[in-house]
Amino acid sequence: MSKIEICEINYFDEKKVSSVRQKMKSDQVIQGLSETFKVLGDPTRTKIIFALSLEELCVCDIANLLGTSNSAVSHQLRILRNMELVAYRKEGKMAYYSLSDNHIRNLFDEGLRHLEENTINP
Amino acid sequence: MSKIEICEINYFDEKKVSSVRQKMKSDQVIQGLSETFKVLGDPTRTKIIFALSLEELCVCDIANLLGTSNSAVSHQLRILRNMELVAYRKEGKMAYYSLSDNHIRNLFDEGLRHLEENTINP
DNA sequence: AAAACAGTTGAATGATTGTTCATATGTGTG
DNA sequence: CACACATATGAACAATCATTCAACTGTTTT
Repeated sequence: MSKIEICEINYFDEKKVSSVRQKMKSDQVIQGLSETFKVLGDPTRTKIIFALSLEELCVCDIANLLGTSNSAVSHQLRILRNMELVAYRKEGKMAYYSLSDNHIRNLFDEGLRHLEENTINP
Repeated sequence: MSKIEICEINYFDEKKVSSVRQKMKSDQVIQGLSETFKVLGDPTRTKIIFALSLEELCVCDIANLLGTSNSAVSHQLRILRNMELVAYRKEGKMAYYSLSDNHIRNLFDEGLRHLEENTINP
């Protein structure tokens, strides 16, 4: 009963854990997935994405819609652009933004459905 | 041509903007949605959610799986619990965690599909 | 009762992040 | 060309956040 021989790591269900470990996504995938969610996880960007899911809009439109500065919107759009969640086309001075694909729309709708089902009643 | 009379706000497409504004979700919904995404937008929590989508696991299992401390996992689980993304049952000393509903699984799968389609090739 | 253990939690710390301000780029207009 | 304008961007600041460490439950075992 010497203390030294007691296993120093905590016990755990080796079978279950190794089963999950086998199926675990690669760090690269996990990273990409969490970054995508993170980008959607800011109210300003959430609003931008929702707005762009309805209409193609320029920076100015979005800023007016959200009641924030052009600069703030532009910064957020850059983040969305970098993640390839939005696309844009330039027309003279203006830059018109839209969703880059429909996956985002689906992701968004699924999120809304989750929310609606869990937020029952006032 | 007096400068004073120039409109001080930037021009924008009033028709498009007001159309979107009408359809815009309430701040409450936007907030809930972005919080849900934010919670999923951390690699540790992303891994936890993915693991729990496969198996019911205790804190210890998850910590071993992720190679992090019990404390870190417990902190993250509290956040997930508060957002009602995970449920748990106590059995003696152990706390077994699982996903609280299938929406999260769907959301997650949709995110994976988005990622897989956009990450073509090395 | 005491020791071992799974889990939780509060405080502290280092890192990340969203906005603002100032400035820069590029386009159209007089 | 010079000016107004739409957008982009770098630096800075406050706020938020994930992890660590230490202390604390509550449970099981001896």
